[in-house]
Amino acid sequence: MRAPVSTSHDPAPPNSIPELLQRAQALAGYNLGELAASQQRELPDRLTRAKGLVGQLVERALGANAGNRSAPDFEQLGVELKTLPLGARGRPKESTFVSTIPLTDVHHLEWPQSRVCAKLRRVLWVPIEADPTIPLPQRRIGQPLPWTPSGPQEHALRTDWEELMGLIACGQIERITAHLGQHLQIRPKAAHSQVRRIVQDEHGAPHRTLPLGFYLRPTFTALLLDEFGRNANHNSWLSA
DNA sequence: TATTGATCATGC
DNA sequence: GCATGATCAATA
Repeated sequence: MRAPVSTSHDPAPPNSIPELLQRAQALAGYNLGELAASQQRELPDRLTRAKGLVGQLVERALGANAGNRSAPDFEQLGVELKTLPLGARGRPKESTFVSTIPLTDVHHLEWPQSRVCAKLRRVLWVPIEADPTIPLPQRRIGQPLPWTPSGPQEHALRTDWEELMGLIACGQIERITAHLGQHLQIRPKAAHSQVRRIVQDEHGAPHRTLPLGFYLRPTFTALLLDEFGRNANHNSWLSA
């Protein structure tokens, strides 16, 4: 008989990065059935109508408290939590949502002040088995990956961001597709395709457009997994 | 079958 | 409606 995930249903936010890492590491090896049971939650048969459930279970288990406010999941620590679904071959199965596209002040907005840069400054990736042949309750949680972009990684992300934001600043938002961007891409982020938001076009005139968001391609997060696997100390936040 | 475009739940 | 959390599913 295995020990339960935790008897603390709603832990307070961690007070330090080591404490957050310790909690996340303690979760590794448990499956989603055990995680849900520790929070008195039922798992649905599939995620079709509960797409964010896994992320929310992990948030709650670790003491994330940002809710749906526009703040890092662990506000005091400046850490963003992201679950990373892994397919049968252990590679990321889906892209990762990063942020919405800013609607105002698109001109003279620079990378260091951007939402994407802020969100990705410190990320705790929590891999989760997502092979569809594994029943949801049996899918296991993996070892967490604390990540901060390396110099080359940040440069590559910045290049994509500048290209994409350049198009938006020039009023080309309707021409953007998910094909653009090597690592960062822009895709719809809305309840449905009929949603429209008012934005300012390049002349400052109001314009209705489908809400879009920045996403990291699975090929990018796969590189993070590779790099982490090669890194002996396994901690990009605490290493000197 | 990988990828893009569309969609689903929840809270305020 | 808009922010959070993401995965679904049609199509290239």
